[in-house]
Amino acid sequence: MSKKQAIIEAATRLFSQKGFENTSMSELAKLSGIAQGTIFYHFKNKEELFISILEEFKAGIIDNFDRYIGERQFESGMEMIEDVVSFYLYLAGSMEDWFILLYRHEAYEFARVNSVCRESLEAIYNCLADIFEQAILRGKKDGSIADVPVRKTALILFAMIDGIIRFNLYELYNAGTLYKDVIGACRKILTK
Amino acid sequence: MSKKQAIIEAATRLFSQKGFENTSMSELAKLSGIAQGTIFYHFKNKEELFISILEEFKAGIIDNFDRYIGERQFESGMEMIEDVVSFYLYLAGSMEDWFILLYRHEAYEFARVNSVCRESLEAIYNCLADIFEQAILRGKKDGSIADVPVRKTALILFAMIDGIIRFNLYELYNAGTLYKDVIGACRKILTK
DNA sequence: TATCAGACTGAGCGCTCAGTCAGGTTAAAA
DNA sequence: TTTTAACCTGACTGAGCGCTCAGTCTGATA
Repeated sequence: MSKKQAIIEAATRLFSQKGFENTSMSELAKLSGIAQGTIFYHFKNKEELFISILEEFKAGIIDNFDRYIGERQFESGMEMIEDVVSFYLYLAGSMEDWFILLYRHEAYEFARVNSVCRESLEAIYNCLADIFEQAILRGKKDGSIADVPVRKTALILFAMIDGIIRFNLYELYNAGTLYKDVIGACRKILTK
Repeated sequence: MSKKQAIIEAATRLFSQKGFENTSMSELAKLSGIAQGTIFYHFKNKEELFISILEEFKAGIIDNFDRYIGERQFESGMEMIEDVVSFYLYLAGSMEDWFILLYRHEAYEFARVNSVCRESLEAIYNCLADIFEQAILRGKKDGSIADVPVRKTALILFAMIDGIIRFNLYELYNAGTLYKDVIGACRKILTK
């Protein structure tokens, strides 16, 4: 693994566990076994390192969903919703460090002043919202989903999953035990 | 208003807007028009100031819901759900600074090492989850709500509202326009 | 062998920060 | 009037921060 990649991986872990401000570059250097100067050789400053991590996350999540949707055959729109929700919940677990980063406030603060950051965040959210929309549209066509407002319903489902993932990451209420019930709730919202 | 209260109010605004780490005590002193030393006279350190704010929020939100539930007559469990959700969404807007604080990661980090902080957070979340539970129980008795698992369904509703509020506070997708649809989704989850 | 570019290093600089302290002010009690 | 204690002040401190920079190392090129 290149030193640059090692820096990104260590920084992802530290930023998600301790936050941007609470992670010092000297600590990051020590943990990754790389000299402090090297970090600034690869990244202009601390903020640019953060943005790079966010861009990797963006690429990773979009790629994951593209492959999942591409490989998979869904019987109906409703089934697509169920499978996508399951996959989303699974991803949130397996990419935990990245998702915690997404729930920290820092990214949204950078997004206000940094267009690359803003675009990455938008891409991540739109990727997710769009998939819900596609599934609902398909379900409305094939009759597996009721005649609901597409965009609004997609966002509500998205917000619900988002809330569950937050509860889970923050270790509130063992939200991990709710996964089946969440899918049941989705189905209820979408049936006639 | 006492100086102590002035400090708390200015700190609430700063911590929620800029975050705990990004708010300096000298800035807080300047903004509240109070000498830096005075802040440390009233609060042992920066962290204790944060905890005091969280305790005020806890008291405030519990008080608000107690009064709302106490004053209000609900026709049925289902109506109670609808009204409580509306009130919750309203509160999240009118107590915006406090809610942003609740969505920042900082509080959960302090909670890991500080029991007062942990208890305040638990009290806030349990207050909200319990209300949903009460309403569902009542609805199951009076027949307005289907025979759903009480705790799990309460948490799913809670997570959904939580997600919507987060989207709204982070200015994603104009989530404020979804309020009516959210209540509709709640009703669908709860009807037979 | 000499030259060179790019990767890498870590001591150290300038600065900001949370927290301290010596002392001033106020107001009520003696 | 004097005493006392609570309240308040802001200049100051040392620790820790992000970042720089002069210089080393390595492997390819001439």
